[in-house]
Amino acid sequence: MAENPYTPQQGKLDQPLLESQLLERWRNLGVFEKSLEARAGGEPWVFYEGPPTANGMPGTHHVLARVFKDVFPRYQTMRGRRVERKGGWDCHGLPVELAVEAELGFTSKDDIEEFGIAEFNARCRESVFKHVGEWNRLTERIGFWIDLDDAYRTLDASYVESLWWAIKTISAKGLLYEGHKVVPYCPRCGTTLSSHELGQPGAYRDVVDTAAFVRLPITAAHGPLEAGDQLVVWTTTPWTLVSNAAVAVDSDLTYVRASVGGQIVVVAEALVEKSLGESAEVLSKFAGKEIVGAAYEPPFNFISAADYGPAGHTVLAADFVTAEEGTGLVHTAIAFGEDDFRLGEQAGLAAINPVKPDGSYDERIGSYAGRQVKDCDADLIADLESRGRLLRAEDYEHSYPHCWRCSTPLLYYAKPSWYIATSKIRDRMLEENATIDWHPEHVKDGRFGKWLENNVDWALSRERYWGTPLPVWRCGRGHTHVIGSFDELEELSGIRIEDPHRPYVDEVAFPCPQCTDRMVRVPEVIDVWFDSGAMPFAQHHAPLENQDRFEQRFPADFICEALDQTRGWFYSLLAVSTLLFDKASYRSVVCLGLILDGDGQKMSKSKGNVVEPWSILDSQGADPLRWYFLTSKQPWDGYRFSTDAIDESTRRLLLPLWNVLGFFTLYANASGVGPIAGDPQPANDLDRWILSRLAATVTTVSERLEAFDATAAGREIQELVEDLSNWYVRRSRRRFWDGDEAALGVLRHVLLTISKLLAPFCPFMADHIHVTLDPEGAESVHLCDWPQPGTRDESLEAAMAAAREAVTLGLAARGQAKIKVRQPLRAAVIVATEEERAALEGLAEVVREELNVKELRFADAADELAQLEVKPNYRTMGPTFGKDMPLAAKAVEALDAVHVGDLLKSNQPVHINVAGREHPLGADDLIVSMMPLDGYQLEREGSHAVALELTLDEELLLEGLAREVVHAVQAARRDAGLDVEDRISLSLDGDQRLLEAASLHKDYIAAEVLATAFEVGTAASGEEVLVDGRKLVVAVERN
RNA sequence: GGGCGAUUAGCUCAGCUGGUUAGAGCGCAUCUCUGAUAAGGAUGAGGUCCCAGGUUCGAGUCCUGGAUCGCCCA
Repeated sequence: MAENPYTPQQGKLDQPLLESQLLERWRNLGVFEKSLEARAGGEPWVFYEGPPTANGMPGTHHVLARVFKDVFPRYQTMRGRRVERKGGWDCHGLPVELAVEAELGFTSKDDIEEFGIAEFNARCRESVFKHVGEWNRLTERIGFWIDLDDAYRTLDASYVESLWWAIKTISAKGLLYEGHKVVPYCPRCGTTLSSHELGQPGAYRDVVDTAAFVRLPITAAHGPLEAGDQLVVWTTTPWTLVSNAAVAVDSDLTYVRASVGGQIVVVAEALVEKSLGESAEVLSKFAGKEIVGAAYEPPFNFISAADYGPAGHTVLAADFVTAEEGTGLVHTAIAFGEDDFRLGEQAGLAAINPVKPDGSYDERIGSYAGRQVKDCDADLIADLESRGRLLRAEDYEHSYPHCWRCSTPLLYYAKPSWYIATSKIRDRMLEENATIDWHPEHVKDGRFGKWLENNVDWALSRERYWGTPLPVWRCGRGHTHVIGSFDELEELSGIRIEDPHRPYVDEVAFPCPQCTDRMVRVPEVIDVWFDSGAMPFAQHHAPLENQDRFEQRFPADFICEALDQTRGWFYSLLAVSTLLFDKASYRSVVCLGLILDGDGQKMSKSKGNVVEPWSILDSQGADPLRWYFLTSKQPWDGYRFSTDAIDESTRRLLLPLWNVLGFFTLYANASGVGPIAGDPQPANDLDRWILSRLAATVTTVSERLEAFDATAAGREIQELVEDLSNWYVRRSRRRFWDGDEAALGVLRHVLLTISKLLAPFCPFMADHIHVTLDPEGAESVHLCDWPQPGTRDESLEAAMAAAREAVTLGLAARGQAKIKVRQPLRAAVIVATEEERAALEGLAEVVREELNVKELRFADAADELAQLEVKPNYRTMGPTFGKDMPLAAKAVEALDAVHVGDLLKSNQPVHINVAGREHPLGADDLIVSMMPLDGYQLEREGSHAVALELTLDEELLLEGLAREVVHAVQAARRDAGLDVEDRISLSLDGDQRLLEAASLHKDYIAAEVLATAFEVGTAASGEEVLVDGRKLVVAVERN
């Protein structure tokens, strides 16, 4: 007998401790590296890491993303694929600048310029990796296997050079241009605000502005309009009226000419009362499209119609006009609104902006020149009124964006900016999107698809400091040259650039290739989303080097990020690769939802409900957290996060596994049965059943993981563990006590296979099981191959399901009768059809033992316990009978069940008459079942029932008492601190009836409690206990 | 204002292409087993499947409208 073939399980499960031991083991053995080396020759399966910014602390939502980024690569690795996992860091951008500004107490760009760009950017460079140590520590702790030593960094010169190549390539395709864009702008700080900054708390505030209804007389009859009719427009920003360029209407909306106070005005029909009051008299109605093209007099004459172009001061059709507010006619000032600007571009209107960067009017606005625009609202309105051009002015409360730093109301303002003409590749992006496998599916055509359909050109440039410099040089005559590499820059300038960031790159100048004027770089940096979108090639410094390495790893098989990346990384990846390679850069994407607290509230620092990952990892462990994220729900639906929910991972999955493993090692060691080579050798139906369940689970888990469905895959594993723990082990205990090699072999095989299935989900527990059970095998479960499904026996699975249901019903019946399971009963009577009966008979032993009955009997049609019943199968009969289905159902129920049973048994069709026609029905169309008769004490569920024979005779009673004695002796053994395999000498004394039972079942008791010597009626000393109300003295002595 | 999603037991979630007694876990109550023992098991209570229409022989499931919540956009 070998001494402890397996390391004994130690006490209670301490998940964090277990994990720390395995982390050390993986580190020492280099398991991650080995898992990659072992697949070096495998077919690549490509994962792209969406780079996080390491200038903030990692939170629970980062753990979520990293868990999902881990599970599928681990699975594919076990499938034999080569899954490299290169880490990455997003280093540039406004969040980094803002953090540094806050640190330095800066409030504007002037502060930065004064401080010096070189020093400022040096601070940014430091700041961006402020918490990288923390990120690395957390990443390792949660078991996310990724190569952080060789991570790409978007600030590296090589990375930036690849970006320059990309921009030059895009430019060469004619897709890079300089244009105008309307942006929220703070006139005090002289700075454009990003959408990120508009999202800052306090940015939107409720303010009261003046809303003006302005009259714009038509200059010449047009369609239903006559000269002198007045268009009425409505605006909450009177200061923009000076640059009114056009009036927008909705083509299909109904407008009216209405008479008010003797004048004829035009508004949308739906808004007549709201804008004109009840006295207005409608003269005629027409669609918006009928007045498109009509010319009108502008509210002010500072800028002429001709300056705007042919469509200046005319009515235009637009898609953004609504009949919710105002008049349904929208004042359009090209430079001061997103919609306005887009309309201007479509209609070919010049983007005239008479407002200077400091927020004052320029010289074109006559007497108002030099004044802050917002301050002119009242005067402008008075001016309109004096000329009879104001219909009405009123206070209007709305939320309006302000600068989050200085509280100045922002202006929407057209500024020059560099663009990529993504709208020209919109259709290609849509086509490529169609090839992407989205999880969840609805994002493809929903959020993401809609976003693509409404694609506008990518505003690439930022007037900032810490970012990839836009590689555009320009000379005094306006020629531009895009630089695509450091070599090219050196060739032209003679300077080899070391750090391509500002301000150094700004100092590099060269003669214009066209006119020899001095060329200097434009001041802008590029949007950080372009940085990360270019990671497929830039991470390898392709194509400037490693082009083959890039090509072998493009596109990605899998990416995964939170849903807020739809317009972020998911888009920039697709846009960049479509621009450059005319191809999507990822095949599958898994989206993750938001993490809310247990009450469904968003986690925020101010609410104090943020759950910090370390507290969970330290107290509960990484596996429970991973399992919670992976299996509790579909990840994109978001989480209601609570520590209780994580405990459930432990209670339902990890603890049962730990217990079963402990159970196995205990008895395998006790009997000295070590690992047995080869396939498991099932010795009975329970063995065959659990192996069949295992096979089914392997198949399903593989399928679901292939489909990126960790949730369903995990739940499948969960069910198998429950079956194993609550049924297989429970029903096989005696064999383990006896050291049954077949049982030990099967259990070991099942546990080892589960450890492989579980490895991608809970890498710690999985490896613990593996290392414990296969000490001579692979160093880690993570170096193992994914299991192949064994053969299934579905009829056995069905039979076992029936047996378990019979047990459930039998136990319920015992509960009703209030008779303990320890008390044997004569018989259980099971109501079942012939088929079920055949299945159950093979498993009678299992059911008998579990119910503790001497005999299993079956009721059949002849039995008084039940009768046959025949019901229609709606699923098969429904399509055939359609409307007549209720009649058909009645006809079926009227059939004689016994007769139907006989016919079907001999494969003959059953006929029913419906609506005067005969219809043959086959076995599939009819459900024949046993229905228990009323009036019996039994438990039933659906068509199944189990009745217990409750009469207790002397024999049964004594046997019951014998089992009580066993129970008492076992308790005494435990109290004496004996090991499970210790042999004892046992003496009993006390109540005569108990002793009678003990004597009668002496051999049984001795075997149960491992007594080698057993005396009845002679216990001198010993523990006195009460058994079933009777006194028993138990003396136990270890041999 | 627009788009997308969600709404099933007290809580967290399943429910496949429509098929006739809607499931699981937790919690609660009652009971129970024990050679996995600070674990395990059973039973029970608990549901107008958000509401209203519609399609259908039949709707938690499909369609329309509405409500509430969330995310994104304006």
